Amino acid sequence: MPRTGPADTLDEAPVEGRYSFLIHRINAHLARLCNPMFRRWRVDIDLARLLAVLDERGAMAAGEIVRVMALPQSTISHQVKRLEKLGYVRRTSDLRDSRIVTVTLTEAGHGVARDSNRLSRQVTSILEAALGDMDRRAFAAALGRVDAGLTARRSLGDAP
Amino acid sequence: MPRTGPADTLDEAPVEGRYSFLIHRINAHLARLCNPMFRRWRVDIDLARLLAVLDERGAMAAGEIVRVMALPQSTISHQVKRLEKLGYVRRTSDLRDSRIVTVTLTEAGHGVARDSNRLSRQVTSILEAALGDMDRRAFAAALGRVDAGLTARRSLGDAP
DNA sequence: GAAGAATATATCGACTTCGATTGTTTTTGC
DNA sequence: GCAAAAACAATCGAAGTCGATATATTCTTC
Repeated sequence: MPRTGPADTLDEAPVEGRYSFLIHRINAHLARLCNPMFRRWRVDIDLARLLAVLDERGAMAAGEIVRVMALPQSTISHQVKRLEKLGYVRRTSDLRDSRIVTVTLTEAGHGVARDSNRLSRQVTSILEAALGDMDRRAFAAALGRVDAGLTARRSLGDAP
Repeated sequence: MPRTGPADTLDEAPVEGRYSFLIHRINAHLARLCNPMFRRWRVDIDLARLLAVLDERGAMAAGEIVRVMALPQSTISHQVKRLEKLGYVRRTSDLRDSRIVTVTLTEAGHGVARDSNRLSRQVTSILEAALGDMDRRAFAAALGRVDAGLTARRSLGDAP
């Protein structure tokens, strides 16, 4: 079997142990585990997250959703439209500023948000079990700081 | 402005503070920051990660890649084919077991893996700066445990 | 108050993802 | 050895993503 040697760079940590790679894998596993369950409501893990956010914060402007979900604006636009077609949200245009589209959960959307949330909690409990003795609050705080650090960046080259 | 109240559930942490949501946002920010830079090589952050893994571990069976990247098999199949079309990998079928396709980096692929890796390190340094005083090794270890906990699960309902 | 800049969202087109299925090849059980 | 089962990867079709651009509205500045 033609197994070539490892990379001949000298100084770096193995790819699979890096934060970014671990984050990728965790996210992929979450999708793998959650999507089959969410499909009963015709949503995937991203839409379920969006519903959960709407359930928690109430009506949101589309642009607000873009910032919270950190996905491209065009993606969010499509996702909201999809949720509208599924009957889970309503889109109304703001009275003061007619550019703004306000997204509101319908009753059906409220229900799906709750039910899928209940499933999500099973996942959370797996995560917490895996964390074991480490301080969970510290872990969440660290994730929050990493998130904040990345949120602040417009591009890779700008000021810290 | 029709802002409805927050969800009337009682016991749960805010969505945006949950591990799973933070992981999602971090991943999305990484894509947002890295993809524009990776586009020079006609790859995205996922393909760059795959190249980095191949660079580090040498030739891999396609199925091995599926396990490491934790993405659906059909997605990996397409990604490998795309990398082949870009001239970054070669696909050869295993001599002992002809079902298996072995994926090997070409010279060009090796180059891209290195160059994109160099960019990735800028991102890593942002992450480390954000982590600040918290023990980075502990954070990576926690991520690793979470990953391992999820990897072990075939579905949401199986044994712990 | 008109012109231009900025903001907010939708849409377009090319490409990507993903679940299901199919086609092989190897392994297992008898 | 042979049939059934399992393992591996490719493909198909439907749907989703994303960057670029278009369109519409509001803000700014003179």
